Amino acid sequence: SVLAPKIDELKLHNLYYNIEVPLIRVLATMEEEGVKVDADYLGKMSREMEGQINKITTDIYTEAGREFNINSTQQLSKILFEDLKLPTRGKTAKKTGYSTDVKVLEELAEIHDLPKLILEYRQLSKLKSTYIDAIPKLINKETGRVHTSFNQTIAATGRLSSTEPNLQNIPIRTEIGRQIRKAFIPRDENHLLLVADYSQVELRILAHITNDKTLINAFRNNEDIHARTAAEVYGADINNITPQMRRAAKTANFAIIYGVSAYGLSQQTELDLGQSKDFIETYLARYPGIKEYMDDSIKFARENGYVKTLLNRIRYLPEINSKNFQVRQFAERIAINTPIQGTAADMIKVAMITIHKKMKNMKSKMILQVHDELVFDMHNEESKKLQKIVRDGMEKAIKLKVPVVADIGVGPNWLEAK
DNA sequence: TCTACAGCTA
DNA sequence: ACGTAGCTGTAGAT
Ligand SMILES: Nc1ccn([C@H]2C[C@H](O)[C@@H](COP(=O)(O)OP(=O)(O)OP(=O)(O)O)O2)c(=O)n1
Ligand SMILES: [Mg+2]
Ligand SMILES: [Mn+2]
Repeated sequence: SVLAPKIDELKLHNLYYNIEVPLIRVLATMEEEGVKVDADYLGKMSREMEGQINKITTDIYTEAGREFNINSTQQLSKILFEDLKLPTRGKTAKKTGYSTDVKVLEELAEIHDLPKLILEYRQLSKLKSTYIDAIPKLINKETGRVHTSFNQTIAATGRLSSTEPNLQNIPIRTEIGRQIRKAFIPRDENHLLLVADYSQVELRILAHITNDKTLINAFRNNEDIHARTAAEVYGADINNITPQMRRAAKTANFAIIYGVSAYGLSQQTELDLGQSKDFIETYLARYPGIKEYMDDSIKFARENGYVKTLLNRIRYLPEINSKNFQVRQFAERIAINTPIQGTAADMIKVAMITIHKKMKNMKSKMILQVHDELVFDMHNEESKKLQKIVRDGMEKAIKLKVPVVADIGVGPNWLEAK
């Protein structure tokens, strides 16, 4: 074929023929299988939220002094910054105007009642329009199930993506979000959902690739780095970390290892600029292998024009030598991130192929992938057997210098299984 | 139909 | 100038 010489030259044979090609059929099966969604439950939620949104809308008009399209950032900007003369914060990305995003509104909420109402409105309308109302429309008439597309050739790192609907960004963070997740359910009363999610996956891969001794030891001692960072940021005991704290710390951990600036960290945490600078410095000093890896990966990209994952997935980075500072720095962060995120993608793809093969004669079905998570429609009588297949498949997909761990849960819906 | 903004997820 | 990887809904311009 026309691909053969290239595959040969770039040593892509294993990745292509043993992973990407076999994965095609796994994904096709998952898409065809689909997932059951409780449309009646979402319909009820929709009607409740409609009422709440209408109520907030009235309050917003009162506070604003007039009616306007709340969904319009332009119109909202005029109300806030011209009519009410509230102080502006940042400009928007393409600097067409003043930002009205959640960070800005949260600050303004301290000096006026309107921003708080806008925030409530935004939360409800986002969840209603994107999930509660949109997903039931995509229930297939013949199967009664929702069939996403898993796209294999979109994400530059080797991750999958999911469209129509995107089932890789179903809410989980807020209470209403969690109620939405409950709408994803097993096929019938003989089934439950089984969810398996890699523990701290990209940090473990980072430990392997960087060879950082402190990080490797931490994982060999079964430590939770996300919880540790939470304890440090919040000055709390590591045994008293709430899910919200761990979630914020997770964001901070990945931000740091993927090259966040002190300014950036100060924007996304409670830390001020000085504290953020200290925190990053302390972090990289504790794990010296990480800083070395960052420099090495950038150097490799400069010299070779590409970076690669553990299974030799290649991403070209022509902009790594750009004379434009901003363009070059962006490429440098990609050089740091892609080998890690891409290796995690390699790992779960191997797991999916292995697991799918072993499930050939079972009633349970693999139905969703969410980057480092697999969801199964599990027949009740296969619980023990499936659990073993999934755990082994995920934890043994690629052997690392540190333990690879999958957290597994079972439940009557996606929320309670996770 | 396209871009900008905003916000959801890993 | 400012962690990376995605997708989608709405406004507003074309
Ligand atoms: N803000 C985020 C969240 C996640 N990820 C990447 C790195 C994670 O390792 C991976 C999987 O996301 P999870 O939410 O499953 O996070 P972890 O696997 O790291 O932690 P946990 O042990 O909670 O599953 O996605 C990221 O780059 N940035
Ligand atoms: Mg996950
Ligand atoms: Mn995980």
